[in-house]
Amino acid sequence: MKVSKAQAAENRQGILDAAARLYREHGLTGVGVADITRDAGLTHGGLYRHFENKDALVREACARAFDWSIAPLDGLEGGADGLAARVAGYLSPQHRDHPGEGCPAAALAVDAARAGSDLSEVFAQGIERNIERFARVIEGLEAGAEPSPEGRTRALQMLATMVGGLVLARATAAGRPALSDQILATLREHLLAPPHRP
Amino acid sequence: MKVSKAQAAENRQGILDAAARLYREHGLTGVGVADITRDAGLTHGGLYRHFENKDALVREACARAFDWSIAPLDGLEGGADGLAARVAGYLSPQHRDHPGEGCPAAALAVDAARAGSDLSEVFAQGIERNIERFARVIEGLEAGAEPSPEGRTRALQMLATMVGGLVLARATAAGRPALSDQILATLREHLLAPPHRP
DNA sequence: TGTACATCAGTGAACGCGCGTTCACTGATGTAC
DNA sequence: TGTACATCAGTGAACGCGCGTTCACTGATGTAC
Repeated sequence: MKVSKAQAAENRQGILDAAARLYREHGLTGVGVADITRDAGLTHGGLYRHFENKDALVREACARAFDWSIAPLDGLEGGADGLAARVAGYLSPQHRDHPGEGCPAAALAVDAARAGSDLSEVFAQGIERNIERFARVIEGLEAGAEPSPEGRTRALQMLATMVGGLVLARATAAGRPALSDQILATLREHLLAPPHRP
Repeated sequence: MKVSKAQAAENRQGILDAAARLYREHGLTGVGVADITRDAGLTHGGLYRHFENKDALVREACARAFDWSIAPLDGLEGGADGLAARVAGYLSPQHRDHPGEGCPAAALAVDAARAGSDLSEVFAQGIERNIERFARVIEGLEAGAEPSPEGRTRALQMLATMVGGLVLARATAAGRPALSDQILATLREHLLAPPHRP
């Protein structure tokens, strides 16, 4: 049966919510479109009224996941405390154990590298925005300002270490929890200790 | 038809070679057992004379990939030049573009995190060995020596940054090659510039 | 404001396809005598 | 050393299953009058 336009738009968002979460949890090839629509409270047939095919759904879901993961950086441009809390939260056991609500780069970048260039473009945009936003927070600039090359370099270093650390912590979590915890704790201390490179 | 024991052992190695390469290229869920045996010059039916099931093949192939990726660190314990070359090679466009012969952690750690604890144990062991070996090289210790906590911390930082950088570079390579190259170049400079933390 | 009807979001059965795994069979190997 | 035969690595057809996608159908929505 047909539903109202408002309900249809809500259902579409529900599908994207479910997709963004389930793809981060199980990978792009680890969850089917039927799982996603079922999670959103619908059946699989109607999916194609909203998305051309699975690839289009994946692209929109990833873009949405990046939007969500970048939004918390809003308002942090002022102080270093917000940055420290953000880094500690990123390298926390909670983030490690709940990829569905976490960083899309750490959860899906490898999958994106194996997919086509369309998805790679989505990731490039999300990662680029993350670098710029992070660089501004590090340098204490306001929202629209252009970060310096040094700030950008420092942001890239931090992001790479955070993503790599989270990936390694997740891979070892089930087999050797102590090593996984140590990876997170060590990198947390390292990234938070020096406010700037000497 | 039956083949000689030597030939059978050779075939088994050929399957592992193909699996280690194809899994790193396409992911654990992106390539089937028939693709692997075909690549090794065999048919899929005989696979189960060598491995209990796909999971067992995956575990052995990953362990083998870690062995290969750690072996080049042998003999580097002496000087810092070897370490620098290794880091530069790791963060090179060549490594980015050829995951099949590259680091299993960067290529498969996310897949391993989604699999069972058996595979996580394989990765934990491989990653732990990498950390120790790297720490020894950094500190200039001989093969059997125990690295200091500081050396271990520094090794973990470097490995996390390298893995994260390679993952980000691969995700952006198809969509924005310039960004991908910049990620590699920036991290290469950062990791090679300071021989030790002040 | 009421009525008639075209639209279309959502349903659920069906499709072709590729997956991991099984199994009867083949025939060279390697052992027992 | 020769011969007879059990072993078993490898083959290829077949299986059940879940996937992405299609499609005839339903019926509430929203528009035209």
